[in-house]
Amino acid sequence: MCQLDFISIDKSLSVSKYKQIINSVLDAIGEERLVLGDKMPSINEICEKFDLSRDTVLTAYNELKSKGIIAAHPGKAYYVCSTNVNMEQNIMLLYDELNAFKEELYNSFIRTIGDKANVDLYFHNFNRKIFNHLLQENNYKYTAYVVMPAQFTGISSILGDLKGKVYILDQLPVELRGNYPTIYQNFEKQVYSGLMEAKDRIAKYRKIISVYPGGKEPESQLRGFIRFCKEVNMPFDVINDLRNRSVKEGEVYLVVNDAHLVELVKLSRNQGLAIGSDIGIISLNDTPLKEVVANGITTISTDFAKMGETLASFILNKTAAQIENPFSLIVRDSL
Amino acid sequence: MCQLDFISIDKSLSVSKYKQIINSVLDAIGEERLVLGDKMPSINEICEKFDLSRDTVLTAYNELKSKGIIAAHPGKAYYVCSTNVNMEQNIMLLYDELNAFKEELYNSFIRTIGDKANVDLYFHNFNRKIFNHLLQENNYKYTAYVVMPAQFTGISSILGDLKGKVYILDQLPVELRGNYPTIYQNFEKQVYSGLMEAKDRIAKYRKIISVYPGGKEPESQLRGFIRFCKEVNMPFDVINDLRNRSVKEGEVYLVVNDAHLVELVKLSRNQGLAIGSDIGIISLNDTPLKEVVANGITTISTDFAKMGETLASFILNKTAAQIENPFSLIVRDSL
DNA sequence: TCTAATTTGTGCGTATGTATG
DNA sequence: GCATACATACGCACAAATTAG
Repeated sequence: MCQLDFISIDKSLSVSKYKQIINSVLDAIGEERLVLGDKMPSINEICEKFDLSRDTVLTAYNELKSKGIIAAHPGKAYYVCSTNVNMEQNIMLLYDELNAFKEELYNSFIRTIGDKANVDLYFHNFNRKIFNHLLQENNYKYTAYVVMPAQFTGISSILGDLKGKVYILDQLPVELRGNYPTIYQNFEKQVYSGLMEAKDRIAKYRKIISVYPGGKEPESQLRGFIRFCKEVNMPFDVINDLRNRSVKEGEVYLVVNDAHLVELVKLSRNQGLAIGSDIGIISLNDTPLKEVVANGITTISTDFAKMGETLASFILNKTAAQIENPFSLIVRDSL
Repeated sequence: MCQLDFISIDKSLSVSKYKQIINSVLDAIGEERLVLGDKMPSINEICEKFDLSRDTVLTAYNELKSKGIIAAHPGKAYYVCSTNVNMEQNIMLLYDELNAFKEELYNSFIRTIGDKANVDLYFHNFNRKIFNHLLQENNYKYTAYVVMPAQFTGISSILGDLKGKVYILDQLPVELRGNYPTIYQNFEKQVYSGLMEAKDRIAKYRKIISVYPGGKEPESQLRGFIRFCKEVNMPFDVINDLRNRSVKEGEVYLVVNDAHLVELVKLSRNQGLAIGSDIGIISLNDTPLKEVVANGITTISTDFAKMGETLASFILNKTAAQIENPFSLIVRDSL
């Protein structure tokens, strides 16, 4: 007699039964519930327990045998003879939207994971319906689900269906805290610490203004901003956009959105204000081009390349941690 | 055995039989009598019960498959894999790589096509194997296939399998000319005309240099560059990268790659050369940030937003034309 | 050595989707 | 719309190898 409980069969699924057996075995080996030399349950045991044909089980065992995972000892049993299961991964990346700094994140992830996985990219564009739809439709189709949950609430039930395969990226809603492997940005800390680190340079200016459109961007960025302003006792303002605005000497801006960055640089030039002395600019999310925008834009940014690498290593090594992605202040001439 | 009663066929009706099947299925999904993951009745069951040819049922199932509603599992059955019945189209976008100027192309496409289509995005990253694999694996699963063939050769046979559903984007290889609806860039003309239009400003400089890494970028860009140089009788050079290079006064650069653009601006600054007077820069492919890089980078660029819109209208209106996407020279202070 | 029970292994049949005249 | 050949999924019956008694 032998343990059977690592095998689960759902006949209503579209996945063929013999493949469900194979996957059960590979998963069990991956989780070390089956180890080298273990005796496998006999074909008869399995087909009786799960009401399957012997051939169905045999097909599964044959494929495992041809992969070198188990060896048959006719008249005795099958035994685990290799735990070298480099299961080919099939990964669903569900991003919020496509924008310039996703380039580095995506490409570093692909580079690190190499040919060890097939990766499909989807976007929910901050549309909750699309988010639900995509996850439901692709249930069971991937070995890992990497999700940017943005600021959605009430998604734990959907993600629960994919248990053990979900990775959270970028924003970490409170309700998901502690439940999934996560690589998140601590937006409040990032903005607060970044500004704090640049305190001396910011002190050149009279007033600090955050251009915060709201909606897509995490509110905690705003909290970090306001915490900084109050702590250093500096006059501040929060505005939604730059329409009809005239920038004034002595103002320093924190912009979260690249379209606003472009507008701001143009406004400053039109009004003959020198960036980095008359007015200051700090931009969130670094991209290569920002090093040479104007005379260089000071940025507070998470390390997107690192984030992609960590994500890949999480998936490859089945790491279950929740880690904060490193960020830094990159001082350039705009401040 | 499976429920068949959601299908109704009336041979006396003017509606074709296969469309009656499709409508029955769509209605059943709309009324939630069929839900995600449900097993569909087999082709044999339907054609026996309703005295139809296998082909009739197959035609219906194929159309449902291309709309992404059902998925085939050979040897088992068809299964409901999406309940999104309102989508007219189910589109596969196969891009070469993810980079900053794909943002505008993708987003303008999504914006124009609106909620009339489901759009899935894939990248082949200039890897021919992945390209083939993705197209073969998704054969018959979409109503339209939008492909960036880069510089691949010998792909007409693969695309032929998807006949009537293929759209070519960006680069148009010679072998595909005339066979598929296409929105392409005329790279040679673009570079040649763009430079020609900027002739007077370029004349300020002594020598023109193209930084052309090769591989990914279409060679016709280089042809356009050389044609211009010879026609205006200007000394020119083609280099692969900027490593160990010292830029000299009187040089004007044509850069196709944004990483090189960043390097070039930094090199110029390090050597104390004023961009736009001491040395000139022309960059291919405009992005919003380039308006404010240095004091504005002159670009020659196709209109990516327009390209996305045209693509959407091609698919929605089943246009079969081959059109050149408009491009323009945008003169800024770097020249 | 024989027998019964349990093991793995093989041949054949049926149903399903797929591809091609 | 019909006929045929083919790959996949699943099942039944029977043969061959091992073990316990």
